[in-house]
Amino acid sequence: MNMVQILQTSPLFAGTKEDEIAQLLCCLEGRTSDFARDRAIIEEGDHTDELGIVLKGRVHITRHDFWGNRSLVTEVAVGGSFAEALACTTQASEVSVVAAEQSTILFLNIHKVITSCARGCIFHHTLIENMVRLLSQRNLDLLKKIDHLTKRSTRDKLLSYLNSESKRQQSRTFTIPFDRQQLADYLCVERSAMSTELSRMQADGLVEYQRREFTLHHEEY
Amino acid sequence: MNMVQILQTSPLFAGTKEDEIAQLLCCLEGRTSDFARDRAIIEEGDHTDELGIVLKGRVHITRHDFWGNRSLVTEVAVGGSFAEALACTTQASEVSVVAAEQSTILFLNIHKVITSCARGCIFHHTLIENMVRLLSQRNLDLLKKIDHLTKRSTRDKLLSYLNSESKRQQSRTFTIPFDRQQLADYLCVERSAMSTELSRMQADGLVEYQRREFTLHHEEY
DNA sequence: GCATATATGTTGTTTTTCCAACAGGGTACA
DNA sequence: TGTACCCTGTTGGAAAAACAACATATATGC
Repeated sequence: MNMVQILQTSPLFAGTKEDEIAQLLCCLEGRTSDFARDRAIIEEGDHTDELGIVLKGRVHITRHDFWGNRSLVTEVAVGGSFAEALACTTQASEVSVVAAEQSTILFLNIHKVITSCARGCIFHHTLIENMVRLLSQRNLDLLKKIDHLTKRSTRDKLLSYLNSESKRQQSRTFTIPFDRQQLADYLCVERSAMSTELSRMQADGLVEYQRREFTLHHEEY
Repeated sequence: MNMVQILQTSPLFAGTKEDEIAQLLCCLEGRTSDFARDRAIIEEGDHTDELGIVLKGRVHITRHDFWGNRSLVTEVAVGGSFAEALACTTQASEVSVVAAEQSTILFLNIHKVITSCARGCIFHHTLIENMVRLLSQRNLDLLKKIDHLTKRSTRDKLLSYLNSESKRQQSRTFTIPFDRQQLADYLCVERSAMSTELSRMQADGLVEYQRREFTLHHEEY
């Protein structure tokens, strides 16, 4: 897939045709950059006025506390974007963005995105509307994550996450994008305790799994 | 304070003058409505295309799980808004909005907010930009909340919350908007365990408190 | 003031999670 | 093929949180 095709799948450019995207990209003056696995794209404390769109690979939004505990806020796959909210404010970032694998990122200046360009490019209005929709969606996603974290027990956190993942992939059998440590970081629990709980859940017939492949057996909730 | 003055303090109308707001309100065709304490403004499963702005009182964004466990996502005070993200999508709400006390709410149709009006009202563009900023800020707020929930122990959750509240009110001594049960619901911990931990923290000299009044003694982090 | 209701704090017990250490399986690569 | 490394699962003991029950304090209404 070339850049324009990827961008067509991106929420920010939803509803724009190929040639319109090309035209827009001129106005937006984006830049692309490659990152090796584990390389930081944005570090905690940084500020930026660019949002990023993943053209290749995938990135993790992470935090580290004083004691080095890592927490994985979310993963962004190809076509997804990050730092939109950060770029809209003047604050320093409280999270870092790390390439989870070899990745290519397109950076767009936020002001160019949300301000109509001098040339009066007619697709710009769509872009702003998409921006509102994108932020709204990100908002609901974060609410979803809060929903998982709200659960008091490791089992309920796992069920909450696995259910949402099952729903997202529209199948009872699905593959998660995290290894065990990352999943634990995402759900903010301890890895080995989580493994133990997964075993118990499998013994209870709630779920079957093998590495990253899961099948949910219980009713939705 | 009259409505226009309150709206001037609202992020959505930031940077617009009194007479401009009056003009905008005509275009937006808002409606106001009163809610008694504990009355639901939006219920889980509802959809709406209106965002709400609190003119009087305050509202709580809450969730209930299967077993009736309540969790308090966030509080919105006078001038604050809610349901912006919900109104921008077609999804059903996963949270409910409840009046924490006798409240007056101004409802605005989201489409009228983010679509330029027929009359070509020049302040409309500011409104859209404010909408982007508002969503971004809400985004960062949710990230902040995730930050609290990420902490593994009750003590760390409390410190994380109290620090952010102290910072927000720009003073080591401050009043929190929650009673103990609400605070526990907000931090997703058990009330009595939280009380016990607060006592320990006071004994350790980290914090002094009496009901809703807190004074932090330790260094920031 | 008194009775009642509500909010907060305390204590002891049970359950869950955390932690550390290790074991087994898979994979990469010399 | 064998070795080293990483990922996953397991175990037992330590720590923390949840829970239940009660004690104390504060607020509310009569």
